[in-house]
Amino acid sequence: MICISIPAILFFCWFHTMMSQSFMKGNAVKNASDAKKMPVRPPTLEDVARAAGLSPITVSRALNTPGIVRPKTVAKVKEAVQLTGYIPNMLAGGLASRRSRLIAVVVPQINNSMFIDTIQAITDELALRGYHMLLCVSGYSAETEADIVATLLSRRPDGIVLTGIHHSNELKKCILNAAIPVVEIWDLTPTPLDMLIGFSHEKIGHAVAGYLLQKGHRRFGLMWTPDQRAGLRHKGMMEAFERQGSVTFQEVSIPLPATLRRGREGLAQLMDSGGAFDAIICSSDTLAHGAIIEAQDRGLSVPEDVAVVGFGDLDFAGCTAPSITTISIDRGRIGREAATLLADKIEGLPVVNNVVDIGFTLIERDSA
Amino acid sequence: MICISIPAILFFCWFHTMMSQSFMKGNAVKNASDAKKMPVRPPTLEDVARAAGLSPITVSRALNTPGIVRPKTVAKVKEAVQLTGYIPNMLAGGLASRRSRLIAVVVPQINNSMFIDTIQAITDELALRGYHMLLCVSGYSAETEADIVATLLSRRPDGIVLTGIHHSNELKKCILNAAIPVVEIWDLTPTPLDMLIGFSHEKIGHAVAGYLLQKGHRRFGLMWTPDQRAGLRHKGMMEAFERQGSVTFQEVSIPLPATLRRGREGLAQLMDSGGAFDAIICSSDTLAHGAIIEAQDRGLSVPEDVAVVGFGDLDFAGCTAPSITTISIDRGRIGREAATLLADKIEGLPVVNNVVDIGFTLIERDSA
DNA sequence: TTGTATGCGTTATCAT
DNA sequence: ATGATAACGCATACAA
Repeated sequence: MICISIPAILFFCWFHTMMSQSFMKGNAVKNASDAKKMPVRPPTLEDVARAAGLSPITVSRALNTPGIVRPKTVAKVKEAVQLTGYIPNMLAGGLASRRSRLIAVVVPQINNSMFIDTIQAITDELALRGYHMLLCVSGYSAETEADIVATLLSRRPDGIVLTGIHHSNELKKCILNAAIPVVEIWDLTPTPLDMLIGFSHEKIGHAVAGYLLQKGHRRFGLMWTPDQRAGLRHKGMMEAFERQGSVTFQEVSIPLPATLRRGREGLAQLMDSGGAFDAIICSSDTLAHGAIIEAQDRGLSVPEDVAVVGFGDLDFAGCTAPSITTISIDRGRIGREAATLLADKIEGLPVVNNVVDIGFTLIERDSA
Repeated sequence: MICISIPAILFFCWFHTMMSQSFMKGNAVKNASDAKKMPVRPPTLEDVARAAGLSPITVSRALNTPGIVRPKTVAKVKEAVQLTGYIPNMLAGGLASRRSRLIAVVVPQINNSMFIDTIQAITDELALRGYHMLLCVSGYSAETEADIVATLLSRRPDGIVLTGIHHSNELKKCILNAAIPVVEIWDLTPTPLDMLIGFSHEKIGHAVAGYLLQKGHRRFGLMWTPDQRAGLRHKGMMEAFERQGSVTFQEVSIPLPATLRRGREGLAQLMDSGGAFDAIICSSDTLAHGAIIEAQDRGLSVPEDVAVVGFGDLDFAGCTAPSITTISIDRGRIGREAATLLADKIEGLPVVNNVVDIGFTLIERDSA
């Protein structure tokens, strides 16, 4: 109740106040026409202090650490805040306290629906903790990522979330020098920059290959995007294939972003090459869905004529016909834990596990 | 070349510098073990100035407005920046200049893929202009939107992007008092808060209804989400229906977020109610896709037995079987223009059209 | 073209 | 529990 109502209180009265009287030093309304325009300077802590008959620092404390201020004083401050319509200036606050309450988040893409849930979870969790998110999209190039992080650091974020574990040396240097907590997400390594919350793409490749091999499939078609992490899943698969032996496979490379259309085209390409396939393995559910549609359009039935496996367990995966066998990752959890890890570390709370493997689940559905 | 290389130059050398020598006032490396730790204070403009033998303000100018500084001086500054590993502090800069170069963006959802392209376009365009994006998700409640904007304003953004045109009075007051440019997006009104870039949902409703009526359809099933803008499209349709007369329709309300599963369930609900339908109209492509899948699963063929129309022209709409007849909106353009409008206004450039109707296109495909 | 003085709005530190 | 003073790092305004 209090938390929710503070903003309301904060902003409710300034407009009226401005129209009728002024608490502002050097900011008096000069005449009617000036009064009609917007005030030159929004109210500051000092204005609130004057209205409350207190010192600015007491007002600051009443707002930030009400516990160490006499309740009566806090009440007076709240009243003055209402009266003046005070809005804190976090630029000034951040400068003085060296705490921006800003978290920078860098993801390779946002329009491929893979990272969205994670981003959403990050903002949600951060909002709860009183932080805001600065979101940047880096593409899949380590260079642009470094450039982006460089400009991002000028905001003096209290922490940063990076997607993946492969960064340019330049970027690593920046981060190290900035001396802020980092969470790498969506991948696993024994040597994170700082903290990490992710899962093993190689193991996923293994698991998918193992599942299909155990079902008796031997002739595979691969539809694969060229990003780092898809490459790791690929590697895991290849290892499983080699261990098995007598496996044939053929691949098509799908440019990013992976769309349904490209899934259809990918399968068309595989089929038109004349190969015969027991199963099609796709580096994302979107591609898998496209493959299924294209297969059906060609009169093939899935999984009888050809099995299809995806990755991601996107929201549609369980509802297509046939539903898609895929790998599920708790994408929301990645975001929540990343945000929690950062906020905890920033606030000096103990961080027990700085590397978290959230694992994955193979969801067996109808398509394979 | 220069733009791209500046961050690289900025950050390249600080680490080495810190290990070997110090330009920092009161920040000298005391001993080997201290040197191993991170420096207490990152280099400031003053440190760069000292390294370059110039005054801080000259360094500031060389960095921000190199045009008004002698090229030789600029070179000296760049060198000093490299040497010190200087990273500007935009909290301080924003405080002093009253320009944060921050744009706040508030959207109702990010995981429904409708707003993602717009958000992506906003960040891209803003990055080009030297701004960063502060992204917040408000849900579909005007109250939480107001609360979010309130906390957002404490960052002193130079501008703000709001989704939709229906905001609480409290929020309007906040924005008015903050006296910053606002762009409302994804809707149309003759009375925007400030600037606006969107399209008419009512006209879309009209267009969809007209299209189906002209095809001879009279018995409609509606699958609709309860958000404001969907409501406007609904209203437009109803008007067209009434004008036509002799139209029957039945609706199911779909809770947000609209998923494929809910599309399937929605159609199931309509069908199980015993009604007969010429066409199913959905408030999003995702629902339409779900409806198509469910219809096919029930042995109905689309569009022969029942036509289906969606909204949004999401990337999959053209690739499903059958492909989805829908309304296309240039979502990326909304973002680009919103960002451009804001940046222009912030920078004092002339803004000719503060209300832009980007229109829409009915994409006739196979499903209807 | 470069420099000096000052202020931006807040919090840390030390005092009372 | 409250206050005084001094940063925080930069840019504006004006001077040279």
